[in-house]
Amino acid sequence: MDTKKLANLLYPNAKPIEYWLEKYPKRNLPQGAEVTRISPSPTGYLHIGHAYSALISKLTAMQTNGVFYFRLEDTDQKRLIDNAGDIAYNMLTHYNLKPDEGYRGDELPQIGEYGDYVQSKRLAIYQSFARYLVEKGRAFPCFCKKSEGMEDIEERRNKQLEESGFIEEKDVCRNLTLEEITNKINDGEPFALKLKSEGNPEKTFEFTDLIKGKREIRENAKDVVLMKSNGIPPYAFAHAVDDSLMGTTIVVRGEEWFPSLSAHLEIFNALGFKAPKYAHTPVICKLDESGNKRKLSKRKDPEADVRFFIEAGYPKIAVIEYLLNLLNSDFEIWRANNPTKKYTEFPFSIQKIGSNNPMFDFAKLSDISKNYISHLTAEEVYSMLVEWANKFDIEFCKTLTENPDYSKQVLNIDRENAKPRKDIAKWSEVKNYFDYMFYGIKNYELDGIDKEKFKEVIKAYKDVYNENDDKETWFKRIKELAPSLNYAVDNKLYKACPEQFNGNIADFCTYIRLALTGKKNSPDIYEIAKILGAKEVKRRFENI
RNA sequence: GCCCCUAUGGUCAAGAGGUCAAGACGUCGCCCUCUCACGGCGGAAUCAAGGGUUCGAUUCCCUUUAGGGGUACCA
Repeated sequence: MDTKKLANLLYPNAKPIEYWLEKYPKRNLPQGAEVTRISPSPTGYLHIGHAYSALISKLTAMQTNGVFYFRLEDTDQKRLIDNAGDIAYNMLTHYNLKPDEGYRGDELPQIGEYGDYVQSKRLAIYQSFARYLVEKGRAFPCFCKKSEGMEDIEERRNKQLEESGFIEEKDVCRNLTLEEITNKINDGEPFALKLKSEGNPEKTFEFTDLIKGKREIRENAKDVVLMKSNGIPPYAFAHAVDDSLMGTTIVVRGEEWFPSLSAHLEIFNALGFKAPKYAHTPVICKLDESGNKRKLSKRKDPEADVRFFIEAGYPKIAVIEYLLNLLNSDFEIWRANNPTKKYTEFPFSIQKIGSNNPMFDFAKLSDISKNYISHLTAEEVYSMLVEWANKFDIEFCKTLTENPDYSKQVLNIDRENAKPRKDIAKWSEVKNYFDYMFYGIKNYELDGIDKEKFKEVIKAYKDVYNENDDKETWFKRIKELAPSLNYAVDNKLYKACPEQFNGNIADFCTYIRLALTGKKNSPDIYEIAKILGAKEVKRRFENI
């Protein structure tokens, strides 16, 4: 077959590949610099798994003084969603995963010399390389869908499967003559371009994945689609062309791609490109209702979408550090030894990523988040909280910003201690946690509380409270008052024979706390009373 | 069905041919303490099963089992 003629017939207007090769020369980067990318498809949200691989890619680029770029993979026309690219870019930026290069949403201009960074704008490029493969005799047009109908193909495959348990992937359209093809083209029949595979699945070759290590891989025998009949390439071909032209050195992607790796490698090879290094990452899973582990899915699991964590008000650093913890389990040891350093200083390593699919653990996320928030200043907490509330709880936002000084005082309670409290894991909890400071007491947590004793204690204590007391004096007064109502000040004494007392000093304080906050659990009541002011404190005592 | 990946406590996991099998979260108990929390101390809890190889296997090999993923003109 005259492949030059065929190429001309199929892609008469395609530029020679040299044009693109010249336009996109090799990157001039320092030794060891890695070029990585994030390439989501525009589905209208950013999957936590994307954030996960973006983190790996970004850190790797940062550590090697390389480049981390964004490419939008919008080749699936059926799944296009408005603003999806913007959303993905904004989510990435929100999580400090801002790309150095590439697509930046629909509003901002792209950065970089290797664009366009949106695949649907690169059709001319794909055509050139498609034409090139045809010329080389490594690709052929397939008219099956139109001429036989999808059903025929499926039938054929199922039949083969039943008979031999093996699908012969070599396509029948390989055998079309130039004349037949010419006729079909002239008749306006659409075609898909397929790879003429030369692989033998009986043979294997060695491949080293950055995460999985050395593997034996079967050669590809599938005549995979290079160009769909709508003229757009599917993932595999776009991946090979773009990552080659854009100079990607490490492809970080989910493990679900591993089975198709062999085909991808053959495409790179046919194209005459050296394939990049690959890091196939584990997939984040969850335990579903029936007790099975499964991949986080957008449809069933709200936490698959990173917006879930933004809405809930988990600080972004906490989410990132949680992911980092999943990636390199020694991160938390490092974090414990370096409490004030930025996570970007952590000596992250792709090799140390485990190959087990981790289960998402909210308890762990909360712990990391609580630790993180506990180390913030009141000022920082205030600004992050307001930023969150401004989007997700306007009413609370108004309350907070009405009197910023008061809000900050509240947020500062127990914050400057040597051992700050770790009560708050996400911003959405704060309103409920501090409601008594902003909205008064709506109800008292009285279960297990002896109301008579409660009243009695408060009645006595309200005359003793003096807002001018320093903390020491304040507590001294409590200790003086407690015995008169038969509350033990000495805990050991109390424990020896609790029945002889109404309670101990702890119980006594619980009543005060309850009167002031309505809760049995709150930060330092001395501070709370101080911020509330004598008038309000008195009012709350009177209420009992 | 076929192909690929994975297998250490409830979860995340370190680990090496010989270990009392790290650490963290969670959980339980005790201590500290004005409650809760924080903090401190301690406990319970793991090498999926069966075969090999070996003086010795949780570690290497095989099989089974379980789970995940793929098997698209989706990514």
